[in-house]
Parts: sequence; C-alpha cells; structure tokens
Amino acid sequence: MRASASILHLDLDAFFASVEQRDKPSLRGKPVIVGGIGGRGVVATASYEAREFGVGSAMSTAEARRRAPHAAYLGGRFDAYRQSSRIVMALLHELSPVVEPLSIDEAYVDLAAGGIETSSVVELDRLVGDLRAELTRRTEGLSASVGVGSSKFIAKLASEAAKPDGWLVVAPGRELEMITPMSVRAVPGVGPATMERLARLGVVTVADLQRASAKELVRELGQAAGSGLRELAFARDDRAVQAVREAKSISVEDTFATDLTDPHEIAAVIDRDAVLVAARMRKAGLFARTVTIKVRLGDFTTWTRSRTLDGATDSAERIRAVARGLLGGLATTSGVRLLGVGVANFTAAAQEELFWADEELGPMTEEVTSVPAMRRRHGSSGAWIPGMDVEHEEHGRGWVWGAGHGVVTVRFETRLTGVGPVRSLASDDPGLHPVGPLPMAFQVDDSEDPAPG
DNA sequence: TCTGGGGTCCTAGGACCC
DNA sequence: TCTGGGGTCCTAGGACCC
Repeated sequence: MRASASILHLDLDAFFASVEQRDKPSLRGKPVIVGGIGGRGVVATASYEAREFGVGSAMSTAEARRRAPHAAYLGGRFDAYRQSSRIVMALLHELSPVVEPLSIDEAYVDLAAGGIETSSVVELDRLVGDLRAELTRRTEGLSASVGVGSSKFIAKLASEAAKPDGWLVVAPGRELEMITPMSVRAVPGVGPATMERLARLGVVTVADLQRASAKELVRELGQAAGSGLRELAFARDDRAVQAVREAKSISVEDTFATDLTDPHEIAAVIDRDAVLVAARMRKAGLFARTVTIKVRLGDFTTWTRSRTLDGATDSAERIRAVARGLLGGLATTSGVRLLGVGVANFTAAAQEELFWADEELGPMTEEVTSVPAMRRRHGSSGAWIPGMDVEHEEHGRGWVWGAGHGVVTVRFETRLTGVGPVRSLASDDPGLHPVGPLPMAFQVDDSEDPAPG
C-alpha cells in the first residue's frame, strides 16, 4: 500500500447497454438488455432502467424476459463497444503511461507513474472531475465511475461505491474505516462459494475477517486465497499496476441452440474452432504447446481434456489433429451442449516437432471453414440480429428492431438524428445491408490494438 | 427452454528426477 | 521392515471476474 492515493480505477457504467442507448435515441431512458438473445442466452449488461425490474448480469435471458417483458433485447455490437473502449483507454494514457486494462470497460491507472503525486483530496477530486467530463465528451455521452485510493483494492472498492456516474477519492489513512463494515462479498475474489465457506467460520463482514485466525482461513480456503484475503482485510495490497500483461491462453467456444449429437457435426465444430484459434494466434504472433478442448453435455457435465506437445505450434492443422484426438476419448453420444478449443503455454517462436503421429483426418470441408454459416445454424435465428447496424439505400442508417417470417423491422435513427421512424421490410430487401458502427467524432490512433476485451 | 464467452489464478494428485 | 524429500511438469477441475 502506498502513502498517497495514487491508483485510479475506472469502470464504465452499464457499458454495453449505455452504448446502445447512446446510439439508439428511442431507447434512452428505457430498459435495455444486451446479451445472448437465443433460448440459451444470458444477460451481459442490463441498463439501470432494466435493473429496476430485477434484471442483472449473468441471468438467463429467459428469466430476464419474464421479469422485463417490454425491455429491448439486443444481441450486442462489439465493434461499437471496442470503438468507445479505445477512446477511453487512450484518454487514460494521457494521465499516465501505466494503464492496466482489466476488460473492455475497466482499467487501473498508476497516477504516480504519470507524475501525479498530490495527496490533496481536493486536487484529486478536480482531476477526476475533469477526467469524467472529458470521457463523456469524447464518447459522446457515456459515463464512468471512478475510484482513487492507495492500492488497487481500495481504488476498485471506491469506484464500486461511487456507481453509477460518480467518483470517490479515499484519503490515505481512511481505508480501514471504509472497508471494515463491508460484507466479505464486496472483496474482489470472494464469490458465492468462498462466501459460503467463510460463513461456516462465522465470517460475514470484513471486521469478522480481521478477527479470524490466519491458520483457520488457510485451512478453509487454501494457501493463496486464505492468506490473500486476510491481507486485504487490513487493506494491505501492494500489487502494482501492470501496463503490459501477456496473454496466457486463447480459446473459442460455442453453446448450441440445440444439443449436437451427430459425431460428424461435433468433429466439424472442433475443426472450425481450431481454425479460429490458430488465426488469433497468428495475429498475436504466438505459438502454443498445450491444446485444450472443452465439452459440456446436455446435463451440464463439463469436461476439459488437454495435451502438451514437445514443441510449439500455430498450425491450424496440428491444433485440429490434437483436438480431435482429445475428443476421441470422450463419450459424446448423449448430446453436446457446448464445444470449445483453446491453446496455452505460449512461446514467441515456433518449435515444431520433427515427428508426430496423429490419425489421418482428411481435408477440412467447406462447411468447416464457413464460420458464419455455422453460427447461423446453431446460434440465433437469422442473419438480422436485433440491435445490429444497418443501412438502407432509400431510408438511410438504422438498426434492426426485430426479424422473422420473412420480415425485418428497422428503426431508422442514429445517435445524431433523434428518435426515428420504424419500417418493416422484406428480409431479402436488396437495398438493406449490415454496416459497421457510425464513426465517432473523436478519433483515436488505433495502429496498435489494445488488450483484447 | 435456467445456467454465454473469454479470460485468470489456484489446487491437488501423479509422474519423474535428483 | 518399511518406504526421504524437494522440485518441476502435466492434467483436470473449480472459483472467480467482466
């Protein structure tokens, strides 16, 4: 822990839903839910209006629809989210060179590394105020919650406490006062299972945690979690903000609208995922030694199987062969709900093995390499996904409101137009095309890609 | 129609080595 | 008779985060 409040944590408020409300004027002030909109989807982000109905992240979309039947359900526009995320990360880099993105919508900043040494809460308040205002301006209307404190732990709890659209600077020396009354559940790393174990020890609040014996915590939670949690209970946290974090794994997985039973189809999905993973490795310049497959059955039983090679590869063919070999050891006839392929154990250079012996798989079929076709068959119902950006030769830019039975309904509006009209068109209307997100007025140099979201 | 997708970190047991 | 002891690597699973 530092003597000054020099770590900042920023979290964009209801990020995906806020981008949708910004870009779709008719949804402003309304419940908006972004996530998987198929039968097996879950909520990624609910707008604050939707949260009023009891809808939250990770809830099944089916449950969300019961609670908020009139909300807008959108599939998500990741290009638009990345576009705004880049603007925010670039803004943070203007404060300090040491910025650690945690996800697409969250980051730590080491203020001291940016030459911001003040311990004056008034000055920090002004700095954060300016930051938040500039963020809203550059993102054309998004808001972020910001916490500043003497450690990552305190900065994160502060931004959490400030939500939504607020900020909190925790003065050095006031940390224990802030955290002691909190529930242990508020401590990052304490989820449902850990909370349950702690409750068995009679530990419910951070104050209880301070009184618990270190030995008992380690016995119940293991060495790392037990000792780590006890340190956090006293606000002891010296983790540095890390500007560069190297990827440890890359994976692709899919849950199917209905369970897969055809072995050829299962094998084809593994092949396709191997191709996707290899493409991402090539883009990142990485070679992997370990190949993993993940299989979830209809009853939610989940298996992972992995194999570590002597050498490192980025070959789609090699990954495919290893993944298929791993698949061969599993009984999948009852039906497969989810399939995935991952790689790990990276090296920066290939160390191809001289010899290997895998069963002969034969060439990949057209179907395997045609990813969009696969997604359409197993993913959502059609090509027109609710929320997506479209442009019509006659009516201009808009977004898909709904689709089905040969008809697609589009609302023709953008964040620059105000609420626009709705029109129903034939889903094969030749004048209608999917498009990318509307460019932002504020441009970021994106010659180098930020960390993957 | 309960339960996504992309990650990180940790644990525990077995193999293997000195 | 009686089974060390530490280290590393690998695998599988689980908890957690956004």
